[in-house]
Order: sequence, then C-alpha cells, then structure tokens
Amino acid sequence: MKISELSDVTGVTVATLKYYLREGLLNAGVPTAVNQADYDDSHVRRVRLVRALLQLGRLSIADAQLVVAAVDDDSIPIHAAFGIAQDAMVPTRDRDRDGPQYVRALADVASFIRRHGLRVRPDAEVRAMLADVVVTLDELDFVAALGSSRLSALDGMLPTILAIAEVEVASTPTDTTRTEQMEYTVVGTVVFEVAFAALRRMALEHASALRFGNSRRPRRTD
Amino acid sequence: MKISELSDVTGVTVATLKYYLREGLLNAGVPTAVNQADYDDSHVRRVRLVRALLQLGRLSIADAQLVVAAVDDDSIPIHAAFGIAQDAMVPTRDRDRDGPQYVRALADVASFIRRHGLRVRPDAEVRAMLADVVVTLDELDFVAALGSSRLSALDGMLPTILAIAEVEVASTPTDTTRTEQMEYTVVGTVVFEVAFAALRRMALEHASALRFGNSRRPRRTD
DNA sequence: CTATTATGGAGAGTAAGACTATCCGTCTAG
DNA sequence: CTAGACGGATAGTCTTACTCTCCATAATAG
Repeated sequence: MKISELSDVTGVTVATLKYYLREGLLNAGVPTAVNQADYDDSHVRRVRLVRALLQLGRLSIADAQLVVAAVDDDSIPIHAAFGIAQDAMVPTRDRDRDGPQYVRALADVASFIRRHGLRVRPDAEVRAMLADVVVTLDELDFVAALGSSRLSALDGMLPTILAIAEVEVASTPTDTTRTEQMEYTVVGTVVFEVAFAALRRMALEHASALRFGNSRRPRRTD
Repeated sequence: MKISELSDVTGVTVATLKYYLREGLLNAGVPTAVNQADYDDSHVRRVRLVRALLQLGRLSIADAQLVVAAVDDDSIPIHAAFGIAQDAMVPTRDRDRDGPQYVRALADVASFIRRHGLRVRPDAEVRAMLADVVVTLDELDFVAALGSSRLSALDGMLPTILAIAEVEVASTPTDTTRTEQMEYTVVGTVVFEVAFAALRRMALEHASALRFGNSRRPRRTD
C-alpha cells in the first residue's frame, strides 16, 4: 500500500500523514526504494488510533506521541496502559502547583483515595486533575458542592463508577497480541470517557427538563 | 475596585482582563471618569467563572462568550441553562456531518434516547457528541464495544448516571438570584464533568491494578 | 522508451486561538 | 505637580496542527 492509498483509506491527506511520520505518530512503511515505502493494515489502524486520540480525545500531538510510544514499547506491561493513556490525557495546566490551596486540595484527594482504598499511583496525573476541580470550586465559593472538604459528596458515586470501570477493564480482550490489547485499552480510555460524558449530559438535560421544564409536555423528545 | 485590584484578586493580568473586556467575557465596570472605572464582586465572580470555563472546561473564547451571554440574558430561563452550557462545551468537530456512517450513528443515538424515554432536545449537540463516539469505534472495528449497534452496552449504565444527575440538578440552589442559579448550573456542568471523568479514571486504574497488577502487593497506594 | 505523475524527505509557510505589548491621551494619588 | 495607573485601540507574539513547496528519484501509462 502506497502512501496515497493509505490516505484514501483513512481519509487523512498525504501531507498530514507525512507530518505524522515526521512526528513519530506513525511508523515508516517498509522501504522498497529510496523514495518508496509500503504501508499495511497496521498503519491504517495506527492512523485511526491517532485520529481518535487527536480529534475525539483532544490530545495534543505531543501527548499522542507518548501514548503511541507506549503502545509500541514492548517493555511496558498491559496493566500500565491505563495509567499512560490517562496521564497523557490530562491537559497541561498552568496552575500553580505549589500554592497552599493546591497542596490542600491534593491532600483532600489523597484522603479520598485512601478512604476508598483505591490503588492510584502516587504520581498519577488524575490526582492533579481532581485537585484542580477542588481549587476551582474553592475559588468560586462553591465549597459545599463537593462536601465541606475531603470530597465527601463524591463518596456515594464511587461504588457505581467502580462497578462500571470493572466491566470496562474486564472487557479487555485477552486472546490477541499485546499491541492490540494496548490499542484497545488506550482507545477505550479516551473514547469511553467521551461516551460517559455524553451520557451524563443527556441525563442532566433530562433531569433538568423534568424538574424545571414543566411548561412543555413530556411527549416524544426526539 | 480598580482594574489592577481586580487583577490582584483574581490572579489574571491586566492585559488579559482588558482582552476579556474587549471580547465581551467581562462587563465593563462603572465608569467614574473618561479613563476610570469601578469593578465590584460581580466582576470578580465573572472572571473566575470565565477562567473555570476556559481552563478547566477547555472552552474556546467564542464558546465561553455564548455561555456568559446566556448567564446575563434574563430572557433565558434556568431550565435552559444546562443545554446552553452543554452545547458550548461540545468541541467543534470537523467530521463530515452528512456521511452515511454519521447519519446511521445519529439514528442509533436517537434510538437510545427514545428507548430510555429521555428528554433530550432534537438539536442538542450532545447527540452529535455520542454519534462521534460511535463513528470512531466503527472505524476502529471496535463495533462490539458499545453493543452490536444501538448502544446497548450503555443501557446498563444509564439508570445509575440518571440517579447521579438527579442529585446534581436537585442541588441547584433556589433561594438566590437567577444569575447565581445560572452560574451554579453552568459551572456545575463544566466542573462536575471533569470531576466525574477523574473519578472514572481512578476507578479504571484501580480496577486495572486489581486485575492485572498482581505483581505488587495491594498495600497502601498513596 | 519517454512523459507524466507519485514518492520520501525536509524546510518553509499558514491559519486560528489566546493572549501580550505598545501607544496615547487622561486622570489621580502621594 | 508629576510618576504612575487607567481606558481604549492596534499591533505583535507564541503555540499548535497542519499545509505547501522543492527536489531528486521512481513508478507507470502510452
């Protein structure tokens, strides 16, 4: 398969594919001449993976690099895939990581994790992500929103979310190559997060309509 | 309060505040002279709201404009706030909205909504958001991931998510001004989405560690 | 066999987005 | 009374994710 065919199949322009090659998001094809290379299905899959990360997951090129590097690195075990995909997905914030508010928020997060006996790496970016939420709510005087402190408002949700996560983790295929398992995990982390968010938004709109929107009859809604 | 004080309080530079004024993200202060204006607490709150939208919610300036315009527009009822915040939050995608895949995906989403009797506006952006997920999984041959078709894999999650959404909607304060209720709703939509995602990630990491990571003892994890 | 088109590789250019800096007359606080 | 802050406006900067142009070589259609 030539690069133009790869372009046709994936719907990504040749120029962009070349850019991905340069950036290491896409492995070079097998060279058949000094200016010719052969691409195969693995390249098609990779292009689609990259597009999913960039467009749906809104990752930056740099973060997508980290993810594909992990997928390709045989020394990284499957169980680390979630962490890698997640760490890459946390947008780079420019918040002051040493401010007292932030340190306190991180402590609240740690307390939450400990309280629920969660196995979350000490250096996982997701801690910073939640801490960011706490700081933001703090500044907006929405302190009560997550429970006076220590995120107690989230306690009730956790068991539910844990159950859903277990299903997702259990759905990882075990009868394929390591690479395919990694791809599944990485894509799942990104894609299901979006699906989850969409579901939540629909639920919010629905609940809001039921509570506030009595003006319209609850007939058909689509 | 002068603009420099507003800057000190919020931690946003004067230059950026001026930019927000220009872009209509921040209302002008009360002018006390031709080159002097007075800002108050409402401006402080607004700056923080905008920052939450931009940094935590990752909204573009243009989308944040839509949100603050809705907050300020007295003719918009509270129950529409969720929809407005959500529509602004869906990132502008460049996917072909008329492709056959996409049309089919939208139909699946509509079917899902109908099946669960959800009240989701026909033109809600969240439909496109979910459809995007379906198309992406389709292209990656992860078709089975959401149930052969029609998103049946999500059926089980919905009741849970609905319950959580109801709590969130019910938490909207009723004893304050319309503006504050709007702010609460808008911020909640954005901020809790991040909190929710963070929780899910922690749950995934936890579940993954339990299932795959038996090499390490499940001692303390933080 | 030859004219056209495609290819890999590299560098430069582009467009959008979110600021950031400079200017310029006013004002105002010390 | 004067150094610094202010509002208002324009221009400049920096990043990101491409996109374009070249070039020498290679494939391919006629």
